[in-house]
Amino acid sequence: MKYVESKEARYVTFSKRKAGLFRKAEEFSTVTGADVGVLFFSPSGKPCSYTSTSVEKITGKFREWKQQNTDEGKSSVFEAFDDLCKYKQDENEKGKSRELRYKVMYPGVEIPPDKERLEKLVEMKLRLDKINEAAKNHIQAERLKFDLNIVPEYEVGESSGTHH
Amino acid sequence: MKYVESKEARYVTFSKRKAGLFRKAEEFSTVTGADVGVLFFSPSGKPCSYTSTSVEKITGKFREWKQQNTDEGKSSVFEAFDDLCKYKQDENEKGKSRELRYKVMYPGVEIPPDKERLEKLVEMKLRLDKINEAAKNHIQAERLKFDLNIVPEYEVGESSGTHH
DNA sequence: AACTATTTATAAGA
DNA sequence: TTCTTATAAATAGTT
Repeated sequence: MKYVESKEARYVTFSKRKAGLFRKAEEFSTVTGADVGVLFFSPSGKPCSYTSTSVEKITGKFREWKQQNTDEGKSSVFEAFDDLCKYKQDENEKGKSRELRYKVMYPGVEIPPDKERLEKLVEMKLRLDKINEAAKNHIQAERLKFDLNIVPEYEVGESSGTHH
Repeated sequence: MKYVESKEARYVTFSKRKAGLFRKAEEFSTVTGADVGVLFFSPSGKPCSYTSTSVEKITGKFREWKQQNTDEGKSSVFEAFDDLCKYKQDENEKGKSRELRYKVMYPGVEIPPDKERLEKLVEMKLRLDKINEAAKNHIQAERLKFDLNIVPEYEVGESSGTHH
């Protein structure tokens, strides 16, 4: 099996096999009861997906699992929090907070998009994700049980991952 | 096609169809050149995936794309964040931070459970959850609306995404 | 795990 | 894109 060089033929193959792949995923979900996600980007860069529930549930569960199984996720919530506090202080000192707040509180008012600032927000969000995860792990460490929504069904463990 | 009730039969089906699904995904990637990810959790709760590149690349790309194309929620992450900053400051002033940090950093060392402090942690976690949600919404609010279900793949309009 | 009867997927052509 | 069809592949049931 090989990459279809001809653009026209490849488009046809893409459509046919996309349908086939999604169908297989749906059947898999139906028959086994698993939440399945199939994600890819089309050659023109547009996201395509089949998910038996939601994209967020699938990808989020994966992220969650990864963080729980990484040392990173076990770091002190307080350290991470201090880090974020410092980060925000820096942002304040740079005098950007005011404008950002304005944009948040008055989303309708026209302020031209600012790529740099959006990136800061995304970074902040990612930091918050980490802290959140660390907090969760920490609370767990305190022996408070959180339902992580990963419930074993079969006794036999499934070895995971066919990555390339 | 229906959920296989018998546990034994379902496990066999799971294995067979998992192989089939991954194979289809790989073929799809090979033939069309797309980066494909198939994600799900096995019945024993372990993540399974086939990805033509890496899980992070696939899921991250999706998250990234969504963040850049959504317009939902308009709450202020900064207000919530200030709130939590104040909360933590209070905690510091009460001189509890040191002991808490100790517990975090040396979880094995015996410090008797402290109900009050655990409650504080839980509260902090809940606040973080809220901020996290606000941050997500805010980032989304910075960009235009989209529906992950309806996206053209190739230049000429085709609908993609089959969500349930 | 292996076999096989049957169903299903799909490539090529229109 | 959809339809047809010959061929190849997937798989449910069985051993």
